[in-house]
Amino acid sequence: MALQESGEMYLETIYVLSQSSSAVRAIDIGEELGYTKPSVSRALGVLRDEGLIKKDSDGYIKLTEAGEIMAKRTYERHTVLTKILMELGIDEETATEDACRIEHYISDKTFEAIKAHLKKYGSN
Amino acid sequence: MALQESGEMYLETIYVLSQSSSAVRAIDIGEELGYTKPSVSRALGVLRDEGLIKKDSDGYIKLTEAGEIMAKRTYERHTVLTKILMELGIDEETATEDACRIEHYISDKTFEAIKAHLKKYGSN
DNA sequence: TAGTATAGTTAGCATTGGCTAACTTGTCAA
DNA sequence: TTGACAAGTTAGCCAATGCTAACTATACTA
Repeated sequence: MALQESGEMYLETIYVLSQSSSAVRAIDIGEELGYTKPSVSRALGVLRDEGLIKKDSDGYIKLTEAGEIMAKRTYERHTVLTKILMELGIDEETATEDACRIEHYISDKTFEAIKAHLKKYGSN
Repeated sequence: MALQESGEMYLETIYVLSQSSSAVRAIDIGEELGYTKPSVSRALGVLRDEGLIKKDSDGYIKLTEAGEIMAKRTYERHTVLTKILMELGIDEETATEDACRIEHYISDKTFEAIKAHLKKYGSN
C-alpha cells in the first residue's frame, strides 16, 4: 500500500540526515521531527517491515534502494514546491513549512506541471 | 481547536449542497462524500457540538454563522487553488482533486499570495 | 566493578475518522 | 391499520499515529 504522510516524512528525514552524516540513529530522527523515542521506534519498525529502511552492521539506519527512491521523490517535491512558493513572493520559512505539508498530497501530474513551469520561467 | 481536514470537507460539502437546495440532509452529504450514514451522523454530531451547524425547524442541516465562515474559507481556497493549477496547464479534473486535498494544508500567507498572483496575472 | 547516562523497545492509552450491524423513527401505500 | 422503505442513530470494530511509563542494553566513568 502507498505510504502515508507520516511514513514519507520519516523517509525524507532519514534521507536529509544521511546527507550530512552516515551515522543516522533513531534518536536523531526523533529530534529532527520533534517526536518521542517510542513513536520513532515503532514507525521505523513499520518502514523496516515494508523494506524501506535497514540497519547497517554498526546499527545505523540506512535507506534501502526502494526507500531511497521514495525519500528522493518526497524531497524533490519539497524543494520544488518551496521554490514555486517563493516565486510567488512567500518568505522562505513559510514556503518551507507549506511545502512540507503539501508535498504529500499533490498528484504526479500536478508536480510535473509545477516542475515544468519552474524550468521555463523560474528565476533559478 | 482548529478543524481537521475531515471537518472542513463536511462543512464545504454542506455549503455547496446548500447552493442548489435549501433542504440538505445527512444522506445527501454522505452520497456527495462517498461515506456511510453512521460516519456522517457522527461527524455532524461533532460539528453541531462545535456550533458549526444546526438543524432548522424541518430537520434540514444548516450552517451556523461560524460554520458558514469556515465553509466559505475552505470553498474559496478550493476555487482559487483549482484556478492556479489550471493556469499551470493541469486538466480540470486533476486540478479539482488536488485542490481538494491541498486546500486544508496551506497557510493563510500562501493562500493570499496565490490569490494576489491570480488577480495580477490570472486569465479570468 | 559498580553506578550512571544514553539509546532503544515494549506495553498500553488517546484521538481521529473510516466501517458494519442493528435499532429507531417517520411516511406512505395497499 | 399494517407493512415496507428511507433516513438517522447507537454501539462497537479497526487502523494510523501521536503519547507516557517503564523496561533493557550498552558503554563510559569513578
